[in-house]
Amino acid sequence: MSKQAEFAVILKMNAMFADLGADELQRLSNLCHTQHLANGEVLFQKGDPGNALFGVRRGQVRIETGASDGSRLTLNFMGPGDLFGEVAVLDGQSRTADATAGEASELFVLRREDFLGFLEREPKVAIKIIALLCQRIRWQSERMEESMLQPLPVRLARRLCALAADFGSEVHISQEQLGVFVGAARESVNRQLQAWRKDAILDLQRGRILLRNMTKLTAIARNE
Amino acid sequence: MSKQAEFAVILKMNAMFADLGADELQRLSNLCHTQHLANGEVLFQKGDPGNALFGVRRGQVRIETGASDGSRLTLNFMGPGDLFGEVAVLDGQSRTADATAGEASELFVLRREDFLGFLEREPKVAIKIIALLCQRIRWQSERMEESMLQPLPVRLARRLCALAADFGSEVHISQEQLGVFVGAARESVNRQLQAWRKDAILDLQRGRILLRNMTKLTAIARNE
DNA sequence: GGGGAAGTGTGTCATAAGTCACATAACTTT
DNA sequence: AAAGTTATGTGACTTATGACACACTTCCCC
Repeated sequence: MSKQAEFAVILKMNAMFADLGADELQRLSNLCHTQHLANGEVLFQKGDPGNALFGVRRGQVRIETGASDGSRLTLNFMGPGDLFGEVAVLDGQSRTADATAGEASELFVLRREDFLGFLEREPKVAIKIIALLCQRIRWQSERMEESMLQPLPVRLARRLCALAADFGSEVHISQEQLGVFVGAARESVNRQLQAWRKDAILDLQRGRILLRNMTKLTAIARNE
Repeated sequence: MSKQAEFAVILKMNAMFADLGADELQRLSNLCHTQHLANGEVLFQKGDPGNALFGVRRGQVRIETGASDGSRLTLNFMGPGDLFGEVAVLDGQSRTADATAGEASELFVLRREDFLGFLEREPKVAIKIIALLCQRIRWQSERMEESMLQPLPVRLARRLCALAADFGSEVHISQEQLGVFVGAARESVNRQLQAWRKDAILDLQRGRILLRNMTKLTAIARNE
């Protein structure tokens, strides 16, 4: 499979491009480049202009943010098939977090200028993108309000389920980082996890959470 | 001033169209219609397809939602110069609330089909709209997270400031509705308002709040 | 003008979650 | 292996806010 075809598949899996026709997708994929990163190499930093969209071909990219106290918090891991920077490539605003290669990686790169040129040539695609952005706005305002009003166990269960979808039942994350994710104190996170351990929903190890009973966890995430 | 020119002014005041050039704005305004509503007439209801954007020329439109218990909660008042339905016109999704004329009104109407046809003919405008939607997405995710994590006084002060911007220092709203706005219990809202009354920041009447000291209120809204 | 209905003011109580403080336990570095 | 560092576990306390209960007022309608 050609590099372009491979990129098209990744785009198609992302909600933002899922609606595009095969022909549109192919013409868009033809604009892509690839870029190699050594382990630990910095892809972009907070504040850099958002001049491209990236897809992971192989390897791993960590999205992290440097807290004011100098410590680093990992916000996300992007693995093969994951796409990031969709919004940045559209509006060119500066990055809000850092991205570093967690291992030697190869990325697909779609540059902002190329993408905008494409949209200008294909206004029908631009309109589809507009519709998708609108959906995202609606979805965000519904979810956010709902989400933040939920009690901590629900928010925590949701986050764990999301992480499980990416990494399987062994989630590699510290309780401190988990706390940042769900907007809660580390101690509160710990207490809730302990309670779930007693209920055999999960097991805890240093820096690791082993999800034992996803059924119960998703039930909690749905708020009963 | 022609109807179209008047509509162009309203569009220009809205963030979503502020970036458009005078020529683009004029061509867009030429697509508008007008519609008259009698007092109490229903413009659209929750679930209707979002097939147009509206601007208030004169009169008043109430955006309200029927709660499950049958009571009606007013979410917003739109007065002359206000624009609503910007997102609906772009993605055609169904309305999430009802709109009713609070008095005899005249509205500018920009139909979805006309607007989409315009965007297709003018891809540069479509790209500007895309950038604006992206900004909105970023703004939303920043604000939402921040906002919900703020303590009630801050959320309340922010909402009051926003209402003041629309209606001046005499805000006509019940404490119950205010509670819905900021996601808090009526009693909590009342207690906070009482405290502010003691500090001479505002005065309370049945169904009314008189803002006496916007300086202090905005200071609270900024979270000191 | 009498009788609701809606809006408001307040007290009491329960609870979720943050904060602080410290004990352990597990990895790293030298 | 010793020492330091990071992650985790847990208790005590505080605080904000929701929930309930009820009194009081104002408005509206018959």
